[in-house]
Amino acid sequence: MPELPEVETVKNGIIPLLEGRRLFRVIQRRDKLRIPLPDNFAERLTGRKVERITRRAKYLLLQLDGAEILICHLGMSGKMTLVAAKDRNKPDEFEKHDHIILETDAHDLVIFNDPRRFGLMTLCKTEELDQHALFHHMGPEPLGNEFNAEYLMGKIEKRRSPIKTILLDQRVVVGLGNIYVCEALFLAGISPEKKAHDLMPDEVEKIVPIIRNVLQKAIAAGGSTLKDYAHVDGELGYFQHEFKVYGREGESCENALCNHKIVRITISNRSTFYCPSCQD
DNA sequence: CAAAGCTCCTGACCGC
DNA sequence: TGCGGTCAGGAGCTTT
Repeated sequence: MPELPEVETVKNGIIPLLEGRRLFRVIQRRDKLRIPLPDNFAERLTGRKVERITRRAKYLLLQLDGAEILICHLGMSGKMTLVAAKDRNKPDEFEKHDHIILETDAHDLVIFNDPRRFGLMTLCKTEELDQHALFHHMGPEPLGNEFNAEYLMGKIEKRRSPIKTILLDQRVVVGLGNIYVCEALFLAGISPEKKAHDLMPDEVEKIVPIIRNVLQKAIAAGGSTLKDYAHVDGELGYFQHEFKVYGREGESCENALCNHKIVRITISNRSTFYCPSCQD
């Protein structure tokens, strides 16, 4: 999916349509996604006001009136499609994997589509969010102050797993997925296979701002793709972006003076791309 | 054959 | 040696 920057972009894309609006109609076309949808899900959402939309980790949080939160996760293949009221077909036509459709009181549509159904939607009382099973063991946000070199050192100094695996662990830090971990490790010159406890203090110091930077640049890139939806009509989800190593197996390393090729290996069952010369 | 995420299971290991 | 807790690695969910 959608890692943190993509979720942030989806958030920014749906805010203009949803924030401050009431849900006029909700269509639920399946019983369950990754987990079962709540009982009477559509009925419970209908008529509710969406007060504010935020993001925590890779989750979208729609604060509803009545002190309840609609939790959304896009999984690996989830996306949101926006259809402006004026662009709707006479009878609405939905795609095979359009699972949940939100229609606002302005009659715009936000369609949640997810072929693999690794995504989810559920409801939670606002005050119970932090204790919710999906949230209670989450680590800090990578863009917040709590995520710093001292914190990260404490998390990795006793871990024998590859640093890549540790950075993918949402208990250590949230929001990073396979792509941005590969990118950050390349930019830091650290091999994804390096054991976490073998990182030097200067490497830990270095990778924190690199992680922040790679995410912030991707968020900015997502923001510019949003301009394509100025007329409120389009798909929000994974967006293609310039990657230095991800998906570039066999291509030349981007670093000047390096004439090596990007290699693909598998770490914890996930494809991992890196430059064997620049990262060690 | 691979895929952007996440959870669950098993077996190994650790300290008391 | 036994016990509970933590850690590491792998399978699996599902569709295109």
